[in-house]
Amino acid sequence: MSSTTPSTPLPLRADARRNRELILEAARDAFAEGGMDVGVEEIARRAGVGKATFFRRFPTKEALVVAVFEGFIEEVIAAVDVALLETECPLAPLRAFLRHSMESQAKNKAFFEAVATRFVPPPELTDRVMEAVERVMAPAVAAGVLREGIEPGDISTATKMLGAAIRPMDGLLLPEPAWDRYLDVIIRGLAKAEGARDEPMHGIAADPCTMVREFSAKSA
Amino acid sequence: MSSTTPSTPLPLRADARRNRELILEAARDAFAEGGMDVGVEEIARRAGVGKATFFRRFPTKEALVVAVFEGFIEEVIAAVDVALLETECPLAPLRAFLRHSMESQAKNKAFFEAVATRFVPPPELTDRVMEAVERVMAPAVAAGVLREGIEPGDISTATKMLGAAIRPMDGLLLPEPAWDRYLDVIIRGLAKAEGARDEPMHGIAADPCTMVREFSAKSA
DNA sequence: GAGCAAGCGGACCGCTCGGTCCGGATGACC
DNA sequence: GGTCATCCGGACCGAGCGGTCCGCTTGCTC
Repeated sequence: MSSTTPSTPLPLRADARRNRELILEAARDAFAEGGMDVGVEEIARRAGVGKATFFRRFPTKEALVVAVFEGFIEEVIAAVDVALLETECPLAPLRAFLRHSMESQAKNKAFFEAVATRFVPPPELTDRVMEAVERVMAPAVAAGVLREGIEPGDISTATKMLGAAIRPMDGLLLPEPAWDRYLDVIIRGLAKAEGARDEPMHGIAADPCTMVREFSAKSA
Repeated sequence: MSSTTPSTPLPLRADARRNRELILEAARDAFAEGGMDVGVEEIARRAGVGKATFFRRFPTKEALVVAVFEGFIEEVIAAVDVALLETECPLAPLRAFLRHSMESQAKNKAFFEAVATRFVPPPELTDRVMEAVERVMAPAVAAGVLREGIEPGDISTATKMLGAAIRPMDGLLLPEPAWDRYLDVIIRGLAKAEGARDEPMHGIAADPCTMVREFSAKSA
């Protein structure tokens, strides 16, 4: 009932806005190196800012994590657009997309963690990612080179599997030349066998994405 | 220089020995449900024992974790022996082994965590597991149905990938009917294509197992 | 069954980490 | 350039966890 508009958060002062950016940037770096368990104090220190300033800009650490992860979503979508430029075979975009996912997960520990386990994204973001994944697998679907029954959720699962392959243990990262071995395994597993008749991936409707949606609905 | 033998740890009293067993059992249950981040207090409570008793039986929480994980190693090796009873096709033992690994990772969150990330096992245990994996893939190798260049370390990586597939998010578990979709993808990716010539998995020597060995050597 | 080492539980300690408070500084607007 | 709301940093708080201490109990040995 207050007459001051509660819907307008009133703009930040210049220094505050700058600090917010510094914190975000520092957090991206820190998360990329150490995963999202890096402490708030460490992030504030990197940003050259006090801990209290951190909490003035982000109400909670979780809010920062969400902000960083939203950036990951954009990154994934951008990767689709790049991957779709690959045209020499119908599987090329999908392959390029999965390859890019491996690179992101290798470079960025937090990205890997986001793909692998934690972070229940809000449903509208999940939708955007799934729509992007559909686009990137569309050429392969249209050409009929994928096994029947493969859905966007399976591609999402494939990124998780590839992440697991290149980060076999906590501090370890598989060297890049070996990545394509596993990418090959996945692509071949998803593709129709070359010469012959092929069993479909009989589609039991339990892809992680719909599960995640039900999960977040339940927690809400 | 003491004349009392330091090498004989002198046997535990009956109640102490019983409590040690109770704690181990409680820990196995608690870890299976909640992963290895379950607190010491919770484990002691489940065992019907005080926290101090816990630390008298196990010098540190880590020691308990190691004890539980050594049990996992035995479980894996036993799974190989069972899997080798499958004989209807040369890939059957390998497939049964991977399938069993999925079941263990589904039933036991700590097992999944052990496979996925944490826990650097002592080298002699790693050796035993790798030897077991070699046995379980031997029929497929002998029959020439695996792509060239596939090594035991790749099978270990496959278990990680399958674990990632069935545990897509922190609290979620893919329902069992959907597991075989992903097992199929992996098996098909590892196997030679049916009709035709087949590119080898050109063996870039960077399997996780040797990496782990170097890793533990470095930390020691 | 007496004596005593070994064992027991629960209170306690110290550290880490997310989050808050308060006295001093500073950028925006007149 | 004066004024004041906004912002700042570092000290502080509380919860949770691994690990320890101390006064009481209990199972072996003779």
